[in-house]
Amino acid sequence: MKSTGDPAPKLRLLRAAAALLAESDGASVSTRQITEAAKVTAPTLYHHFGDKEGLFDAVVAEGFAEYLAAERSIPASGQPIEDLRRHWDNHVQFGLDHPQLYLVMFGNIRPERRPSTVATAEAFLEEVLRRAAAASRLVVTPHEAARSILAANIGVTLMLISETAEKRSLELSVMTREAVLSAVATDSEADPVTDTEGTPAVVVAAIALNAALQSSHPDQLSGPELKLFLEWLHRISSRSGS
Amino acid sequence: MKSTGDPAPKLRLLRAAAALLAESDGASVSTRQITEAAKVTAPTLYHHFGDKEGLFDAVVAEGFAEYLAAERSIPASGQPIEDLRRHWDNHVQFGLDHPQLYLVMFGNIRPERRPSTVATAEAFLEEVLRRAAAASRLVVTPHEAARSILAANIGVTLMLISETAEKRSLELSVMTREAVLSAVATDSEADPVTDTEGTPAVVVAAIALNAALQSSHPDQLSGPELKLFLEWLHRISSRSGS
DNA sequence: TAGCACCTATAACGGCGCTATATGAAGTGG
DNA sequence: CCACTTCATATAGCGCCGTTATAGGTGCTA
Repeated sequence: MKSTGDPAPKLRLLRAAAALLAESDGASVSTRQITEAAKVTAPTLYHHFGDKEGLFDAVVAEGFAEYLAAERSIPASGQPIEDLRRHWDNHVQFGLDHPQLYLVMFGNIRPERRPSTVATAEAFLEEVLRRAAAASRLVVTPHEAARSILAANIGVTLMLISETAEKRSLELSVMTREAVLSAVATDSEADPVTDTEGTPAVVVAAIALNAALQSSHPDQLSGPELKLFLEWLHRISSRSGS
Repeated sequence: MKSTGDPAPKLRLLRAAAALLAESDGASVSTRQITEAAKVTAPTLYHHFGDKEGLFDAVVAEGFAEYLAAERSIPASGQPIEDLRRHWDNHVQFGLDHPQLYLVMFGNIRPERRPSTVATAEAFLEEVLRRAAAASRLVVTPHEAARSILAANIGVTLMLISETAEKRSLELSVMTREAVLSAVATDSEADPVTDTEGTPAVVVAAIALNAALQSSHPDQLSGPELKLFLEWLHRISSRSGS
């Protein structure tokens, strides 16, 4: 066996491909760029990966492993719905951290290349949802819930990726997340305010109020008052500190 | 002027490109295939479209025009929410009818190529939502609602496209549609809090935020700030009856 | 008829994914 | 120490791709 671990060129190819993919803003990366960056000649690439697609499959597999590791690192707190929120946010964050990789993983979807990524993510999410179902929090089957949540999660992430970093606002994510979750599960008991430090209910309410104020300006507040009020509202809704 | 309408080669190129794109299951289409199918030589393509990308842009523009025409053909019934459902379903249907075109239009998203498609679709949807807002059915701004709905709509459509036709089930679409819609709008007048005139959404949101703030104080606002904020919040929610 | 846009074709360039073939390095049995 | 096998890397090149410099044809205007 090859117990003497020194697969330098293969690893260099993987790293080079991943780096070039991450840098190239959507443009395609050529095998010549990759082999040159890895200081290797063409046949080496094909010896190890068979194909350009094989190489990128390996890159995607690595990224997907990282994604799954992050997902698995989210512990099962006692509150399944809160767990779902964290998984959603983690998904979005991964997409924003590795946009190019994410596009290959979730945006490119060719009919049957899919299983390795979307299907696995779906299965994992379904597992989390089974815990929610066990806590009698689900209104639909875990399978259906997983598909709906994942679809919306991907849609939101793709939209956020396609926006420039400055215009990007996570309100879209929070809002859509709560929409899908509340349709799929009953959120805890009647008391909407959470007991954890995350306090998403406050954020959601603030966002809703802010949105409502956009379309109808109340006459109870003067102009300057309203301006300051909106600023504070935005401060509240833009992510609770630590 | 070119009043003698006979732009045969340009049209043939467009048609050939569209046909080949629709047939090719995700695989890339070469200019040589296209020019051969259009019975034209290479320079003709570049004379008319400048670029391979320019040609596909034209194809996408045609498909997008068809999409928008279908969207516009949906009349404004008296019920804005029902209209939104129809627009959602039309979006999904277009994606399933022209999967390859749809992937280019909504799945490929390179940072700045986007405007011509997603942004326009978003603007159109926002317009429909403005009608809902005028009927006091919206809980958030039309802009935010449009983004959320469109993101979920795209996510669902991409997921459906990536599935084989037999496993495909529209339950996913209906379920997610209702989830997003019910989070963004109040369906009909079932909600007793909403009276059709005035600005109830603001009041409702203000009350909700106030309730949430009672149990968890955010650290983004200082003590005095929070005090004033709450006072204003109270002023907004206690608006005297019309 | 000459000139002038416009449109199309011939032929080729450089870059791409990929590979037939050869060379080196490392371990094994005689 | 030497064949011999096995794996890993390199040389050189094939055919396809997107693209273009150049030239030829076509029909209108003067």
